[in-house]
Amino acid sequence: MYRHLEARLVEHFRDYLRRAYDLDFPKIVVELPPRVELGEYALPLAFELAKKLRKAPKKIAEEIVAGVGVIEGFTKLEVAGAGYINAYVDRAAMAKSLALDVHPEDKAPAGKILVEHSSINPNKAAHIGHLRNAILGDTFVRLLRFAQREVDVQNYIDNTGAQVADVVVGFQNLDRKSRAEIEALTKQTRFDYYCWDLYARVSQWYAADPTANTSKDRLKIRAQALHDIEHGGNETADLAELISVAVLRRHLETMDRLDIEYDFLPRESEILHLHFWDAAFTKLKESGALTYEDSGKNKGCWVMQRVGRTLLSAKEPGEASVKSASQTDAERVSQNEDNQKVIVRSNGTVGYVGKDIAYHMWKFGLLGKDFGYRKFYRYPNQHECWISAEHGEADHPHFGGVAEIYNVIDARQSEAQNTVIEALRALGHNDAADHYTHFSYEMVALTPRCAAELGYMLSDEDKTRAYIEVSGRKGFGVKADDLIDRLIASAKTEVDARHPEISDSQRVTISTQIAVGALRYFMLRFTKNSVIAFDFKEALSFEGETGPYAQYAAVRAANIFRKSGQNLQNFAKMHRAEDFSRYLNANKSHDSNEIWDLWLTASRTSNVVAQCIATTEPAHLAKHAFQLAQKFNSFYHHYPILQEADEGRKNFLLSTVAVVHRELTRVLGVMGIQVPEAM
RNA sequence: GGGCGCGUAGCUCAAACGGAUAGAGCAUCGGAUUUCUAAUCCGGCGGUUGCAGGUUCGAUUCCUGCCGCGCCUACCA
Repeated sequence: MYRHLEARLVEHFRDYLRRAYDLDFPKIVVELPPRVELGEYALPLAFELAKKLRKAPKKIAEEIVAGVGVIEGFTKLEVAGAGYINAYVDRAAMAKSLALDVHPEDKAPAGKILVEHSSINPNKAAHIGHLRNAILGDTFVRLLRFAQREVDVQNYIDNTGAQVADVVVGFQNLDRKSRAEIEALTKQTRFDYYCWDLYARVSQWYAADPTANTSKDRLKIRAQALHDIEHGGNETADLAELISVAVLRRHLETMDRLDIEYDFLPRESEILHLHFWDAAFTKLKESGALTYEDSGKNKGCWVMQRVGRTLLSAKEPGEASVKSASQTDAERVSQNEDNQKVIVRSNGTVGYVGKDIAYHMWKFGLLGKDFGYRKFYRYPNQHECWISAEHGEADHPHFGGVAEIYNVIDARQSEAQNTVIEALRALGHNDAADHYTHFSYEMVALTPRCAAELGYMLSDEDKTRAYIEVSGRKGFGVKADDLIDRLIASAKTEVDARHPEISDSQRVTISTQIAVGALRYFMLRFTKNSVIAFDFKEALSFEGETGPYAQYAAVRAANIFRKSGQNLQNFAKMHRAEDFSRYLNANKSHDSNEIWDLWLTASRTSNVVAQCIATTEPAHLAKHAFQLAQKFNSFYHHYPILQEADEGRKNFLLSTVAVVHRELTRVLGVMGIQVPEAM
C-alpha cells in the first residue's frame, strides 16, 4: 500500500517539475520522516534543486508546495526543516485499504529467475556456514516470489570433485568397507555424520605421515580416485555415486527441517558425461575468449585473459604507458601471465571454472544442450525435486534458459564468479552477463569461546582472534542438525514449562517452529558482508532482537482474538465500513500517532521487499519484522483492548491487531518463519 | 605486490539511493504484572562513526592518503 502511494507521489512531482521548471528528474528520492508527526513521506529534492535554481532550498520547497496541487490520497504537503517537503496521507483512507488488504495490480517483470543456493559438497554433513547460505538463498527466493516473480531453485551438486573422492578413499583405504557395508551405513541415521568424521580422518591420513613417500603415495591414490570418478563406469565411481547421493538426501532432509526446498539438482557428473564442456569449449575457442598458450609458464594451456586488469601494452594511454615503457618485456610477459586464468590444463583436462562457464551458458539457454531429468526426492508436502541424469524421464519440467540468475555463493569465490561473467561477455552474451548476479555473502566463523566449547585445541594466536574459520578438513565446525537439535531442545524446555496443558506432540511442533524462527532470524539479521562470529549463547537466545520475539508478538495478537471470540481472519475486512479517522487523527494526539505509526509500519512490507530485492539484502526484512513486532508489543502493553468500553474504539483497536497480525505473519512467512499456535 | 571487503556505544550489529537529534539488541542500573501470558513493556548509563585531509548547503555514507583486520590472488574444487 505504502509503495503505491509513494509511486503516485513521485509521478505527481515529476510531472510538476517538468511543467513548472522544465526539469527532468529521473530519480526522485523519497524518505521516511523521522516521526509520524512529520508525515508519511519526505522529499529532500529542494536541496538538490537549490544548486540548479540558485535559490535557498526552503524557498524552493515552499514554491513547490504552493504549486504542486492536490494529490489523491494525500491531505497536505508541508515544508519542514531546512527544506524538506513532507507529505501527509489521508490516514483513514489508507487504513481502510489496509484493513481490506487491497493491492493495486503490480506488473511484475516477465521472465523466469533462477536462484542457485546451498551447493554443499555431498561428502559430509552440512554445517552452520551452509545454513547461512541456504537461509539467505531461500529467503531471497521467497522475496522474489512475494514480488510475483517466477523462480526456479537450484542446488548445484559437485559429486565428482576432490571432496567426494576423499571420502571414497577413506572408505576404501582407511575403513576398508565393502560396497555392501557402505550401503548398510547409508541406511543408518545421519550417514553424513559418519562421513564428516571420515573426511577429517582422510585429510589427516594424507598429510600426517612422517615419511614423505607414504604421503606421496596416498596423494596418488587420491588422484587416481578422482580420475576414476570423473570418468565413470567403474567401481570407484559407483561408490562415489552411492555415497554422494546418500549424503545429498541427508542435506535435503536437513534443509527441509527449515522449510527449504529445491526444484532441481544439477550435478557435475552430468555436466561431464553429457559433454557440456565440449560444447562450451567450441564456442569459447570460436569467439576467441580462450587462447592457447604455446610458451611461458602457462604453456600448453587454454587461458582466459582477465579484463578489468590493465594489459600493460605500449598502447596504454597516459601514466600507464609511461609506466609500461619503463618495464622490460620480461616484466610485461610475466604480468600478462598473472592476468591469465587457466581454463584447460596442459594435460587437456578442464578445471572447475570451465565447467562452471558451460553450466552458466546452460542456465541462460546459450549452450545448445540440456540435462536429462529424473524425479529424485518428494517432500512431505508432495513437492517434487528433480535431479540431473544422463538418461532422464520422458516427461519432465523445463529448467534452464532463464532471463535472470542469482548465485548465492560466499565472497571467497567472487574471483571465480567474475571469471564466468567475463566469459559470457567474451562470448558476446552481454545481456546474460548483465543479468548474472553473484549474491555474495561472508562466511560464518566461530568465536574462540565457541571453538573451545566444542573441544578444539586453540593456539595462542587463535585465542586472540575475533573469529576462527570452520574447516571441513579438520572436522572443525558446528553441524547443522546438531544446532537445530539444540535449538529445539532449548525451546522445548520453555514450552513445556509454559504450556503443560497442551499435548506433547503439539509442544514439539511449537518448539520446532520457535527453533526454526530463532535460527532463520539469526542468519538474516546480519547484513551479507559481515562475517558472523558464531556463538551458541547468541544463537540460542529467544529474547530481544530474535525470531521468537517477532513470533511472540504475532501469537499475542492471535491470543487477543481468541479471548475476544472474534474471527481474526475476517475481522478487519468485516469492519471496512467503519471510519477510523476520529481515532487516527484525534488532533494528532500522542495516542493516535502511536497507533497510526503501527499501521504505517504494517503498510510498508512490499516497500521493504522491493528494497531487499533491489539491494539483494534480506537483512532489511528481518529489521522490518522486528520493528513491527516491537511497535506492536509496545501497543499491546499500552492499550488494554478487551477492556475498552467504547465499542467503536474497541473495533478500531481490534482492527489494528488484526492488520498487524496479518502483516507480521506475512513478513515472517517471507523469512520462512511460522507463527506458532501458542508460546 | 595486486584485487575485494571490513573498522560505528563495554559486546554483537543497524543506518539502500549523501539528508532532519547516528539507532537497536545484549550487558549493566532502576522501575512496571489482581489486566489480552513478563519469551513483554518503560526509563537511566553508554559515541570525536579507526586516523588525516578533500568534495558538498549537508558525509557513518562519496574521493585521496595512512593505520589495523579478514578473504582472494593454484594447471584444487
